[in-house]
Amino acid sequence: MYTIGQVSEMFGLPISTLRYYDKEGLFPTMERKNGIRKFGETELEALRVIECLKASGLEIKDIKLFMQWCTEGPTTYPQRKELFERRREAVNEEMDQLRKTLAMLEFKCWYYDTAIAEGDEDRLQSMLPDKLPPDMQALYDIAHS
Amino acid sequence: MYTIGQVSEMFGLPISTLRYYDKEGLFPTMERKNGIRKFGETELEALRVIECLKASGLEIKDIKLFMQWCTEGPTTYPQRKELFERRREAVNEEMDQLRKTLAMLEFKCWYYDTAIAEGDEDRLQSMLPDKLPPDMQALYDIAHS
DNA sequence: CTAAAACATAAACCTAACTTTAGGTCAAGA
DNA sequence: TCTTGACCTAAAGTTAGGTTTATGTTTTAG
Repeated sequence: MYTIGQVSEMFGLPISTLRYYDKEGLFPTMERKNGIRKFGETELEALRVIECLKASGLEIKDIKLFMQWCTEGPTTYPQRKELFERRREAVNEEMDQLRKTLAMLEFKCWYYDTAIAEGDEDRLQSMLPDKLPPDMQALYDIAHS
Repeated sequence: MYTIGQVSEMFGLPISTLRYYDKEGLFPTMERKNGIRKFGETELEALRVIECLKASGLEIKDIKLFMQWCTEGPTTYPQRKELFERRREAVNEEMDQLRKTLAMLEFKCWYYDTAIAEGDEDRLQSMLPDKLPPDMQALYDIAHS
């Protein structure tokens, strides 16, 4: 069993954040002794899942719902599995979006590289997509799709 | 030249958002006629860049700075290029993070699939990393790295 | 036993990025 | 002429996800 300060160290999270998560119902079965929180293995695994679900874009109130399901035993396995599948889809979509963003950024890096090398603004300003080098045209197409 | 309503349609952005961007200084050279905003090609390209930089995680106040640089001509090419390079690095790091998140999500999907199929909570609860199937162990390792 | 460190709560505060509201201008069509 | 629709501003409101503050209690080290 760990204190809030120890868990704060272990996860690199402020104590205030752990208390906030608790207040929001993210540790529904956490025990206390004289009012003092006792983090067990259940809460540590909960925190790992919280970080994952947060990184996937899930809101705190929906993470709370998931944690409730975890207290209800195997009957909620299907809901839990579906939640993770929807999160997986959401993350895949976000990665697609980031790939487009990356294409745009790489195109812009190339653009300014060329502009700096040529020291000529006007020629670049009027550059048309079909006059780009093939690899840059590919990036341009991804970025503008 | 387009009105704010037309641009709102074209980009799928609320009019209020476009006005907000303007107020924050994201269209430093936009013209007006009788107080009415006139969006030109410069502003449309600005909006494409804004969407890209926002998707890369840049804050509005920093996007404003970039737009200022754009009004200052070729002397700011180096700053602009460096900004895009830092954004590229940030996006690459975010994609790495998302790959780990995805590994965790896929592991959890598999976990619940197996749990539902076996209908046995306790056997899974005590599952150790080195007893997982090889492909799941790989996911587990990525997710917990 | 006592002092400091670590814990606790409730409630106010914070920030970013918008959105809504209230009130006003202006151009075009019936 | 009137009224409708699209535009304008300033300022207040909203939301998520915390953080800070003020105050009080418990644990721990000497």
